[in-house]
Amino acid sequence: MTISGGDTSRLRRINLVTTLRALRGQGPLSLTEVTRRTGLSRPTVESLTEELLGSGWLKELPPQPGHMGRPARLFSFHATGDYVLGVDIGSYSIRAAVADLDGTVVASRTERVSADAGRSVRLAAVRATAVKALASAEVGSAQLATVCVGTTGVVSHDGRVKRCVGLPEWDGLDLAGELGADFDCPVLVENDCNLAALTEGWIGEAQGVDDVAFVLSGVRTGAGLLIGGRVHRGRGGAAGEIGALPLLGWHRATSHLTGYPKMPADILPQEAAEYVFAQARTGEPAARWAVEQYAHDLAEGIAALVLALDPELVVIGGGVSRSGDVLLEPLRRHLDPLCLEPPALAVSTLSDQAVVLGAVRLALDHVDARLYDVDTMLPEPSS
Amino acid sequence: MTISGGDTSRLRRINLVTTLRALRGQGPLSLTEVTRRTGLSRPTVESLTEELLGSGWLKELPPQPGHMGRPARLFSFHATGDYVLGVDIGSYSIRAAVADLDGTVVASRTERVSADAGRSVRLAAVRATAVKALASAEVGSAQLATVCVGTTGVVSHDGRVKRCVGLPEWDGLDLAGELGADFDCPVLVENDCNLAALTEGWIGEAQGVDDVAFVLSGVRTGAGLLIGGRVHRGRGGAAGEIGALPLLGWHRATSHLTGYPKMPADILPQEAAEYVFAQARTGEPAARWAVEQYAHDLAEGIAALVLALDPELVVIGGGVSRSGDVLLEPLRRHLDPLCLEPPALAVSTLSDQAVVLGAVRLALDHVDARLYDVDTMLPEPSS
DNA sequence: ATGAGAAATAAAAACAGGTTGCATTAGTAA
DNA sequence: TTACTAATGCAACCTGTTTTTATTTCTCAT
Repeated sequence: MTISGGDTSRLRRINLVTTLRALRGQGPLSLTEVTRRTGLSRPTVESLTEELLGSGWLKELPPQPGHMGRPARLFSFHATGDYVLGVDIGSYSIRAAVADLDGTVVASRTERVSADAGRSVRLAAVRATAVKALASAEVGSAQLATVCVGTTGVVSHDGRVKRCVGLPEWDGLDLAGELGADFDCPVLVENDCNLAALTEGWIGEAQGVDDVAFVLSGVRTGAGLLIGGRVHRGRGGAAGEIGALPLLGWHRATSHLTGYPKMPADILPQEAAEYVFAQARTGEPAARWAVEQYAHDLAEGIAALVLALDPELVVIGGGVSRSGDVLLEPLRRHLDPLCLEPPALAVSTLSDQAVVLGAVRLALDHVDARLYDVDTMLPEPSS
Repeated sequence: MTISGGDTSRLRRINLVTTLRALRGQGPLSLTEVTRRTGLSRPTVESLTEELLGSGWLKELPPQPGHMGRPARLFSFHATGDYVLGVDIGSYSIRAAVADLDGTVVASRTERVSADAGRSVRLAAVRATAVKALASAEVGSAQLATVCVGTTGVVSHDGRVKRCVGLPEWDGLDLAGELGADFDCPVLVENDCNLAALTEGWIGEAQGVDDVAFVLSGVRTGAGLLIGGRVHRGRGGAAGEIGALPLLGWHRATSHLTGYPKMPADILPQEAAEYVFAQARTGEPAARWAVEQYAHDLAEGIAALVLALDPELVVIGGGVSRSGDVLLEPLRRHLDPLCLEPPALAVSTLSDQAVVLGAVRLALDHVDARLYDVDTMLPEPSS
């Protein structure tokens, strides 16, 4: 915590931020309620609210009668002014979601894309999906506060994709630079696993948990880490890339599923894993064996993460999370003997929305950092 | 950063902390200098200093003539009032160091202990070493602000040793409870690798680096992690215990050195590694081969840590750090191919003081947290 | 020695922001 | 209509910081 001294105007800014924070993400609050939550006196809160109202950070709602006594004025965070855009660039689809500053998703859009699509085709699809989502939300580009894009691969600090095997022609792409020209606001780029981990901490299985390892297993296997409730990126954004160690089994894990000997010819590649789990659920021996092998390989990498970090919780997400009932038992059985003290294990319930919601969350965090920083908070919002 | 609103008294406390922090760890400063560093006005700094002086947080030094103009009053942090004690419980020795709140070590003591010593013998040695160090520093137990003890093994949050193979009868010991009765102040217990990592970040190779993996290799091989400049303990204090994964080579790493076929009979176990490195330095083939094998096994575990966390820097410490000239090249050669992007690699120069100094640092951090917390800082020091 | 200049100290007045306390207002319930 | 409840608005007061001005104490040059 950086503390720098200051005069009473600094105190005023602290109290402005305190008030704004009390009203953030909550329903409408009366002055009395804000007084109670902030610990400030009533005249002060009144004055602060007046200022925030005048500068557009708050809006006033009509008083609600029905209670005893004089009806209270109601205030709420002015969430309609600014929006964020989150994008998930996947192998088979592009997802985009527009959310207001309260974190409420006001529009989302998913467009299919070929797994073979090259750089320019995929980038065009990203732009098209974003445009459609923004149009659907009736949000103009001037209203966008921040954009965050999630992609497979190692993402460097400056928004370049440094190492990506999943998407064709994607390696080395300056994604922040490519998309930065399309928007008048900051464009963040982040690894998809990290974003999914962030979502789990926000609205998923890892709420309130400090240290979390999120394992995304689907088309490829990867991991994202939450340390102290925040995404841990590492020096070059490569944290969680434990799959790159050939001694452990992540590089071959999915091949046990895709190589299932009795796979029907009409099963699409992205549906292969789910098919094998479905077969295993019926008790089919070869499928059960495939799941067993898969769990074994997955467990090795997870164990390495658990021993390195000792997280409170491991969350399994991605495509396989729909088959948690079949996967969890063998995974637990293979994982526990490798750990000193087995961590809690959970399966994500966010299905395929985890990454795009994480992008929204990271964009919101970026806005919040500006909003809640006592020293940089502007007297007026960007409008 | 938790922000809660407040009145002008809160502002006062913020400025008190700001002033104290400006004087902390620095040489004596004049009021004008403090004014410059804090951004506060002179009368304010004067008033704050007066209060801190009266409550014992600061002391005034005689003015230094020789400069133009009226000599300035000089103030410095009052480091003589409170002290911390750091202890390192090793296999062959117990180290204790007494430091003032500036972090200056005023006395230290090392006592030998048998590697076979059981629980009660070792605990008695710990107590005796601490008493001697305190006596040598002429510090009474009432002057101790915090004690921190470092030990091998997994240390739980409440100061119990949960998993320890290095020290006899040590597993399951409630170390915080045992030693808590001997002191009138908080007694912290921490894993030795974590403490050594902390020291590297403080005064060693990792100064100013956010994310560091510290690998301690000596009698046993272990790791401590610094994330965001702070020790990462994990849920149960087991972070960094990557050696527990049998797939990686840490469990057998040192055996390549201790099992050196040409080992003379008169070499003590704790000197075996150094002897092999010395032989390798002369070019003796069997020793070079042993070092090669050792580097190979060490690299596997380091690679797992690097891939999991992507640290900026890996520091090698413990007994082998004295032989960095021989170890570094083969280690680099085995490690680099396993990493996506090889991290910086450094050898500790702190020799056998790393753990005890880390204990001092953690104790100081514990004091600082209390000292610098605007909301809990007392008007008077503990005296 | 002695005066000029430099730099720190000291005291007073002005300003900003928050709190307490009291009167006022707008509803609900009998 | 009256009593009660709870929010509102205003004024006096308190705390803390800054600005301004005067004073002290030292060094350097004459």
